[in-house]
Amino acid sequence: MRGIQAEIAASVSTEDDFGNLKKIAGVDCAFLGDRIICGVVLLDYDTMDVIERACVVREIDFPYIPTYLTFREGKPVVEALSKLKRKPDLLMVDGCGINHPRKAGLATHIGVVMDMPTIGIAKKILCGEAEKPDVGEANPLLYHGDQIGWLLKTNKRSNPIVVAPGHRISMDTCLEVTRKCLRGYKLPETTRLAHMYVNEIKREMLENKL
DNA sequence: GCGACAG
DNA sequence: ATCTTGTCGC
Repeated sequence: MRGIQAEIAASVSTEDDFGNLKKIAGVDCAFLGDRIICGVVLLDYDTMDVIERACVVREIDFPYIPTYLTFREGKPVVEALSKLKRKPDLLMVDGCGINHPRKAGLATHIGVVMDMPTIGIAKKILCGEAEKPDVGEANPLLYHGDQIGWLLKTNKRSNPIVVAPGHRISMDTCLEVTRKCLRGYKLPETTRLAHMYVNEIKREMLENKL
């Protein structure tokens, strides 16, 4: 698995490589027993209105091991993505991007494999350090002396979130795009709506006792 | 050897 | 991530 991550890291690009952002998507996963529910929400980049949603339910086939999240959620994410009729110009993933010990977080892995621009949005730091940002501000997340992402304080009441390039996007642009997706909550709409979506599906599954 | 550790 | 009620603060 480390060999695979080394290949991913060798293919990552942190250069902006995409045209005008019209459609942006967010993905997230929920768990129920031995199954994983993965959902994608496609949004209009300017209005943050929902355009389309898609999801898949799979059997969990890998445990949660820090730095190896890709091997647990990667396939379901790709499958949910492929179910979308319209494809996003950029994807925001719940997890790390290049802010990973081996520069191969879930967002980066998905970006390289699907060859699409991605941004990683995490609620906790996996590696690196950063000063606590003031409301609305972002401080660089440093690792071994290099910047690998940002610690962004999106509002007064919430703990800061971690923003980092996944693939085909720069350090500055990933922060700019993330900020444009904020609507007063801790998380950008992409990630927030994807999270609500998978929990909505999970709730329905429980009600139907499936 | 000990502690940290995305979801 | 998940379990799980009330409760403190803006």
